Amino acid sequence: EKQPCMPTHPQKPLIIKTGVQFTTKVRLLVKLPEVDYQLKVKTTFDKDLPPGRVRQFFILTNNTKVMDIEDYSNGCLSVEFRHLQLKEKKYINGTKGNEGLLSVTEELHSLSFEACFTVQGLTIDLETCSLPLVVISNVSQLPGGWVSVMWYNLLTDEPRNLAFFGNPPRATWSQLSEVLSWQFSTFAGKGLNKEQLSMLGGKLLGQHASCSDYQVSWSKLSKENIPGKPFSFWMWLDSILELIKKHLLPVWNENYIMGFVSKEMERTLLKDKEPGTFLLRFSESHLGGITFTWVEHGDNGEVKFNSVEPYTKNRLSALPFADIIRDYKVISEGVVPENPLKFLYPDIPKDEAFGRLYNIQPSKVHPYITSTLIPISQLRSNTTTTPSSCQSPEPPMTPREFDMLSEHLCFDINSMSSPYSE
Amino acid sequence: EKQPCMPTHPQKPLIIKTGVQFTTKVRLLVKLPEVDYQLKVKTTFDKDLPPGRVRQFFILTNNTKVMDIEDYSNGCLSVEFRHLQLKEKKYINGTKGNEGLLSVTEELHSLSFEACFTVQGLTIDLETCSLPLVVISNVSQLPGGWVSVMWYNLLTDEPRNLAFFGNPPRATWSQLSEVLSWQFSTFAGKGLNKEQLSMLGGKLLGQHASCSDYQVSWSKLSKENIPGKPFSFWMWLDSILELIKKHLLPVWNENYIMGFVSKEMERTLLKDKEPGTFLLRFSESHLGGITFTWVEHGDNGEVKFNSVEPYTKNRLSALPFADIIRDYKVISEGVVPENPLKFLYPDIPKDEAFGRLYNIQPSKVHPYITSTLIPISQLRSNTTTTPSSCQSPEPPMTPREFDMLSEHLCFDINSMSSPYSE
DNA sequence: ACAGTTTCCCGTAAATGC
DNA sequence: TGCATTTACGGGAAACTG
Repeated sequence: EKQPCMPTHPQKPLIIKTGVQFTTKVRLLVKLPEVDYQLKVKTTFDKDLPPGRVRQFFILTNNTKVMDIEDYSNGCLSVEFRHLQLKEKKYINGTKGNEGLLSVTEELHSLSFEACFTVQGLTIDLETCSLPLVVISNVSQLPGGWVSVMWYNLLTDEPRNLAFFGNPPRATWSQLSEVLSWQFSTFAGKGLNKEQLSMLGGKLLGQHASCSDYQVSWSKLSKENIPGKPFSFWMWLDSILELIKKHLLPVWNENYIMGFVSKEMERTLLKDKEPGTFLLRFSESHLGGITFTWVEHGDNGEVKFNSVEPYTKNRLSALPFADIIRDYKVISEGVVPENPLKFLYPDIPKDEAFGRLYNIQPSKVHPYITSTLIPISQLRSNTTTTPSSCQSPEPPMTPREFDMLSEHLCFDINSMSSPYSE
Repeated sequence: EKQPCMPTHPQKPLIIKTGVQFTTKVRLLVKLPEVDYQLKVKTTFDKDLPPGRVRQFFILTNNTKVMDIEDYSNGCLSVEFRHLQLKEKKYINGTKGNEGLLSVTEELHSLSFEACFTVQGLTIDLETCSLPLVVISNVSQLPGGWVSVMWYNLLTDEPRNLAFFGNPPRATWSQLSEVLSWQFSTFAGKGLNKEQLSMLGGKLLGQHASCSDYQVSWSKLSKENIPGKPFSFWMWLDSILELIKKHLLPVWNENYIMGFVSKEMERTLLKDKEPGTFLLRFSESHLGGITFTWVEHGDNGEVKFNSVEPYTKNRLSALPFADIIRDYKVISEGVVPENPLKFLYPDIPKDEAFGRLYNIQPSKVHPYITSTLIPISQLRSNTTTTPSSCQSPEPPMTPREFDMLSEHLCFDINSMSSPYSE
C-alpha cells in the first residue's frame, strides 16, 4: 500500500553518513477522493532494532510531517522529509554498539515510517520501512558500505534481513562479474568487456577463473587482503572506479583504457606490434593508479617493454591524463627528448585516438611566457658517457657529500651582501 | 587581579570561527594559602553587547567550571575552558545583526569571565573580559579578521573598544610597514627588508612612498581594491604570506625570494647581468602567485626579459618550487631543451643556491620507469620553419577544423573491432 | 601498540540573504 | 541582480577507544 523511497546519498543511496543531511520520501499508493482527510507521517531510525549487537542511530532533526490536501498532486500522495540527520545513540549502560563480529559497514539499519491517516473521524494506522541501510561516519567508509549494499542486493530478495552479514551467502563468479561490470557502466558510463572480466576473475579466483560457477565468498571479495597487498580486491577495484570517475571519464568512455590486463597478456599483445605501440592499464600494486606500457626494440633487435610509474589522483589533478599521453617524453642527456608513445594498441595513431581529448592550452595574452607541467622520464644515458652538464654537479657524490658541499657554499653566500639580506 | 588569556585559533588568536572549538584560560594572580576555598568561573560571550548593531554569539557548550584545590599548581590558580564553541544568536524580532555599516570582520566581540570566589563563607565576585575578538564563519574570512586584529593592536592601547572600526584611525607608513614585516617574520620566519618594504609602500601609497609619515587609511589597506585589480592590498599581501607558509618556506628563509620588486626595478637590476640571471618575485596581477624573470641576450645583442606564468598553490602542490627551478626548460621544436635559469641574482650559480632544497627523487626499485612532472615553456620556434613533427598535426588548422578532423577519425575507430569494445 | 572508527576542521562549492 | 555571508560536506589527518 505504501512505497518507501530511499534516502539519497549522492550517487550512493542506502548509505548514510552521520551528520550529513539526507532526504526520504514515502508515497501512498491508494487513490483517494479529494475529501476531508489528514495524513501524519513519522520517520524513525533503527525503530525496533535489538540493542546491544550493533550501533544504533536516531534522527536529530524534526521527523514528523503532516500532509494537507495541497500536497496531493499527480495522482499520488507523498511526503518528503528533507534535512534529516543521523546521530549515534549513546548508551547509558556500558553496552557498546558493534560487538566486534561485524564491521560497521556490515551493520544493516533501517528507516521506519509510521503513518496515521484520518478520514471523517476514522483513523487508520499504516507502517512500512526501508530496505537495509548502511551508516558510516566518514567518506572513507563509503566503498565498504557500497560493497555491502551490492552484495545484499545481489544475493537476497528479502526486503529487510538485517542479519544478512551474520552469515553472508556466496556468489557465483558469473553473478559477481555481472554486478562488477554494472558498477562501471553505472558510475563510469561504460561496463567491462569479456577480457577485462576474465583478468579480474583470474585475480580473484586464481586457477578457478575459467569456471563461471565457482563460488566467491564475501570475505574474499571485500575483507581479506589480496595476497601480498595491504588491501582487498574490492578496495582495489573501487579505487579504480573513483579514479575513472574523477580523472579518466572521457578516455574510459572511448574504450581507450584496456585497464585490466595481466602482465603476461600485456606482453603477448604488444610483442609483435610496431615499436611505440602502447596500452593503458591500472596499477595492481597501488590503489587508484594508471600506467602505460609500450614496446620498443633494443639495439640488437630484442623486444623491450617499458611501463611508467603509475599516475594517481594527485598527479592527474595537476595534469589531465590525455595531456600526459600527448606530452610524455623520455629525456636522455643532451638528446632531443622524444615521446615514445606512438600507437594505441593495436595500431591507432596516438593523436587520432586522443586528439580531441587534449586540453587546448589557453595561450594567454599576458606578459608572461605560459608554462605547463609535462611528464618526463629521465634516463641516465647508458650510451657513451656524455660530459655532464655544466649546470649542476650530477652526483657521483653521495647525497651526504652533496649536502656538505651545499652547506659550505651557502655559508659563503650568507656572508655576501645582497639585496635579499635584511 | 585576574589575567584572561585568549582563545586560540591555530596561529591566529583573537579570531574564532563559529562551530569550531576554541580554548581559553583565566588566571587568578593573587597568591593564596591552601585553605578551604572554592572558585567558580563562568564565561559568557558578547555579555553586554548592545543588541541590533552587530551579530551576537553565545557559547553552545558548557561554560561554567568549578575549581578545586588540586587545580592549584605552579603558584597560580587557573581555570581552562576547552571545547568551547560559538553559535550565532537568532533574533526573535526582525532585528538582524550586522546592519551594513561594518563588515563582519570589523565587528568586535568579547569573552567575559565572571568568577565567584568563596573562602570560609565569605564570597567575592570578580569580573574581567578578553581583548576584542573577531568572529568568522568560514576560513575564507580569516585574512579579513586578522588584518582587523592587526590594525586594532597597532593603533590603540584600549583593552576593549568594540566600536573601534566605527571610525578607525589612520596609521603612518612607518608604523604599518613595521607590522607588515612582522607578519612575515612571525608567519614565514623572515621579515621584509628595506627594498621590499619600499616597493610595498610605492604600491600602497603611490608617489608618497618615500614619506614615512604619510598616513594610510584602514580602507586603503584592506577595503578598497587596488586600482584595476579585484582585491585589496591586504588580500594580495596575505595571499602571498599563505603561499610562503605552505609552499615556499625554505626558499623564503634562505632569502632567495626578492618577491617585492617593481617591473622597472627588476629590469634595472637584471639588465647588466650575465644572461641566465634570474630573480623570483610575486605576481601583482593574481593572488598568491610567484614567478621568475630572467635576462637573456637576443641574436642582435639586445637585452630580453622573460617571465614565466606565475605558479600558484595548485601547481606548487604538484611540484615543489625548488624543483621547478631546477627542472624548468624551454623547448623549441627539434632542439635539445634548455634550462634558461643559470644564476640567482646577482650572480649565485643556481645549484649552489637551491641545491640543498631540491627534492631528491626517490628512485624506486619497481618494474616501473619513474616519471616526474617538469615545468616547460614551449616556444613556437620563430627561427626557420622546421618541418612539423610527424606525431601530431600541429595546428595551422583552426581548433574547429581540428575538432572536426578528430571526430571523423574517431568515427572510423568506433567502427573497428578492437579488444576495447564490449 | 594498534586497527577500526569517529571526530575535527580546512578549503571549495553551493546556498542563502540582502 | 550582485555581493557578502553562511552552510554544506569531501577528504586528509588527528583523536579516540577499546
